[in-house]
Amino acid sequence: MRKSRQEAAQTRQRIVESASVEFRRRGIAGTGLADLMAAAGMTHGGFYKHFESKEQVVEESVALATETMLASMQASLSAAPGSRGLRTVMADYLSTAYRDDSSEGCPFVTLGSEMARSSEAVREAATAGFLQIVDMLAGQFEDLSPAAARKEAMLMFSTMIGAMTMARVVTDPRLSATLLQQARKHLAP
Amino acid sequence: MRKSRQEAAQTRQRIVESASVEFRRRGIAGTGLADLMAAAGMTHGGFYKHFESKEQVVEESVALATETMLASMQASLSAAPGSRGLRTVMADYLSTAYRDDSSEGCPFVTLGSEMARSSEAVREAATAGFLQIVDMLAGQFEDLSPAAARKEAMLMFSTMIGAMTMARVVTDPRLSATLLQQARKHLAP
DNA sequence: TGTACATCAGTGAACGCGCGTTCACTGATGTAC
DNA sequence: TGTACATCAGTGAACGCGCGTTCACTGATGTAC
Repeated sequence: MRKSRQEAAQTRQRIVESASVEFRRRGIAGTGLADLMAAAGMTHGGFYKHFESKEQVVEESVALATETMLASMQASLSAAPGSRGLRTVMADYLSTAYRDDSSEGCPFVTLGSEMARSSEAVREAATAGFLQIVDMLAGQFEDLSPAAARKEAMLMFSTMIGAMTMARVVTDPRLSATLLQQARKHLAP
Repeated sequence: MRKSRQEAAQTRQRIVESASVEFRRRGIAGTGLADLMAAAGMTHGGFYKHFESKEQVVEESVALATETMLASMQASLSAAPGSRGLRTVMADYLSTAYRDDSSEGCPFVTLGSEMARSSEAVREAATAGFLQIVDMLAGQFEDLSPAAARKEAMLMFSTMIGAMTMARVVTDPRLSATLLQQARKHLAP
């Protein structure tokens, strides 16, 4: 039974949204198209009415995940710009709550090692998202030149990603909390 | 045709060694037991004469990978201890050569997001390896208390892992090099 | 505006394939006497 | 030390299963007149 164009566009959007969550939860290789479509409330046969391949939905899911993270950080920063806003962003990102959030985690943490082995298109989506976030963070370093601020922001975000990655790998809860705390102390003193 | 105990032990060791390389190259989910055994020069049927499951060889491969990295860093540090040794470690780790080394890469970078979703046993092997490296790095901060040195080393290693993860994801070679360079400048000035 | 036909979103079954795991078999190694 | 037998490392085929992808089909939507 054919759906209207508007309904079809909404369906497509819904697939990307739930794919973005599922991939971050179970990994790219760990999420099948049937899982994906079931999460969007459909059977898997219709997938190819919206996408050319699994790789294409991965690409769009990564783009959506970075946009979501950008928007959330943006919200914190516009509520309190400059170093106060940065402290809020650090406190939110480098928290045990964010570490344990299985649906909205940072895609560079949840998919980092898989993305490094992914197609050029996926890696380009990740690169674009990374740069948008870096530039937004860089905008908060008011007393640095744009170039220096960008480099500082890259270093900051790298540290956040590394600390969160290890906080999720490590089995000892105290060690995990210490990893986050150390990064937070260092980046938002 | 049965092999001697010594030969069998060597075979087992060889499987773990090549598994440790293959998992880091293609990911855990991306490496099949047949690939693994072929890389060790055997057919896949014999796998279960040495291991109970794929998970077990993953666990031992992760342990071996962290031991290899530990030994390599140890070598740099005993050649020139203290801050000079640390600078060598940083220069080696945060280099484009290490980024592009497909066989001996840092397991926290190549498998980070997959390990976060792995079994307790795999995560425990990773945790033990992480702590060994952290403690070794901490030993070079001669003017800090042991507790402070350990926290400093955790932060340092987190930054290394995050910078290398993003250096491998990003498609722009200049951006990738800048990520490594920034971390290196910050950690080994 | 109404009618006839073409389009196509979504279903559900099927495709070939590679996965992790199991198994019968082989023949050299290890053990018991 | 020599002999007879048990063990078991490694081979190669097979198992059921889930994967990404394809396809015939349905019937509501979209289009042409």
